[in-house]
Amino acid sequence: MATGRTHRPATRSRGIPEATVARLPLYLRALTALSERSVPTVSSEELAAAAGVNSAKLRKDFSYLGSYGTRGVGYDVEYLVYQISRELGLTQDWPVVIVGIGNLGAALANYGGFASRGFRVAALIDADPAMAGKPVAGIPVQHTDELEKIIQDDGVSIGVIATPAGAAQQVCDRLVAAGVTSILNFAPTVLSVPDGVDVRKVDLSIELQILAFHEQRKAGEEAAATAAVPRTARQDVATDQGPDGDVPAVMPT
Amino acid sequence: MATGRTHRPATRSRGIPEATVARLPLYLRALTALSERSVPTVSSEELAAAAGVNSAKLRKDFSYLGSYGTRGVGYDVEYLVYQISRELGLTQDWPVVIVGIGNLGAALANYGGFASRGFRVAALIDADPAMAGKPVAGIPVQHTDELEKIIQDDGVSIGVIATPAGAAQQVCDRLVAAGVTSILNFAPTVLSVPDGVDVRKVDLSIELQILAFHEQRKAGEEAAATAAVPRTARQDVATDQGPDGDVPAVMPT
DNA sequence: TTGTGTGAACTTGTTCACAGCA
DNA sequence: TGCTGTGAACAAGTTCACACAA
Repeated sequence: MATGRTHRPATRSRGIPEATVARLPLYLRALTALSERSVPTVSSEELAAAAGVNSAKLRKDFSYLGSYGTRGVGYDVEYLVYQISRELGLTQDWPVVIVGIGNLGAALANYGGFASRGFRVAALIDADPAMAGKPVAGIPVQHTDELEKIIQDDGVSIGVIATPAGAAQQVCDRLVAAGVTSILNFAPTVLSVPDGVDVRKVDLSIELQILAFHEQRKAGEEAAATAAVPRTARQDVATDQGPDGDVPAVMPT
Repeated sequence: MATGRTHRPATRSRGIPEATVARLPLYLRALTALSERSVPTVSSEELAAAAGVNSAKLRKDFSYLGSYGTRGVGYDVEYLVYQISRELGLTQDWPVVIVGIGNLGAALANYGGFASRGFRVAALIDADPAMAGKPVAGIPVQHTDELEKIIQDDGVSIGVIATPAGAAQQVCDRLVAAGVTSILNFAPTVLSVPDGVDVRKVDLSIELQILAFHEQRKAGEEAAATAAVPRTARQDVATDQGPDGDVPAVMPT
């Protein structure tokens, strides 16, 4: 991995495990739902159930953030929402650009979970001149020519690539050159980026292939021992992504 | 985890690690590209670079499948493609239904990476009667009422949920009741399923939040030690998903 | 008494480094 | 000689189980 390992000023211990970071958004979602129902307090058991993890893991995760619970009682919902949001950096505004406004890009632009979590779609960018000016999700699409200007003017540091695979690396290079340092890649390619730039990839086809693997195994087991004992349900979140060089991408066309 | 741990008849040792399974699709993609360029052989080093992992990991991964390489030479591309495909269960045909044909569902339906990897979109299903009959990606959308019939007639075992969060659990229940045993969930909800059913989740908002976390840290580091050494690039694939109960979902509406 | 917080045991995954085959 | 295959060391992540605070 190799991380700059510089100490941070006013924050917690340091070094929240990646696996924990990947689960914080889960907890946050569950907590937000509780908050909307005006539930004041949750136990690790309840929250874990709502988030789909087991309670020991959840408590361990929270212990990395600090001691935000009350023994014998549980966690204060509002307080936890705030602490997790802060830890994830969601108390600030993150302008995001989406490049490639096909079906997927449009789906992303329409996704409601953004605004509520500190993300703001600063611009939609597409290479097709015919798209320029057309509003998607209420935001006019801009042409790729404007990319650099948009990034710089809005101080965008997070870019989403939803272009076809062939265009992804080029778009990536331009985003990075313009100042973007975090990229969420939906194109089925391995992007190469300079040091200091984070890339996360979402790949539909990979997820399906993993399902197929397990599905196949189920069939095999059934054949071997008819009417076998079904294993416990596994519900996985596509979310780890080891912090070294992984790769492939996802989905659209 | 708790897995049925039944021995399989004609296959390899058993127990390919989950982490390895999650990477096989990566290797497969890289190999397919090489195959298309008629490259006969690759070394672990080259293939690893193309897949975005390091070569030791790749060799270890392959060692779980068997000894498919030749010392001093490398791996036969075609042969490996076949072995991995077989291991992932992609040598058979997997009919898939997509439920919820909004922007995201349409994006999925249009995704080209399916057919080439053993997946076949057997049906598109939407609750909106106005959608019924409308072709998306050349496939006519069918109404939710047909769901059970479609699953049974086509022997569908994999379902993709791309509905709004509110409808996801209900759709999930119907899919499972009709015989689906693997679900790819794009809705931002924790699905509960009976034992024996696999759920994988893709959640855009989670990925963005993870990026925001690292982005925030970068900013902090810069502040602490101006012009600090940039850490090595990290490129992560959203793909692990621990096999116990994880949760949240992704994207549309 | 209840439920958090956490050391310690354990499991899974990654990296090293090198023996051994082509 | 070159590159695979893999045991052994290491690191990360998970679960256990219980002390202790409210």
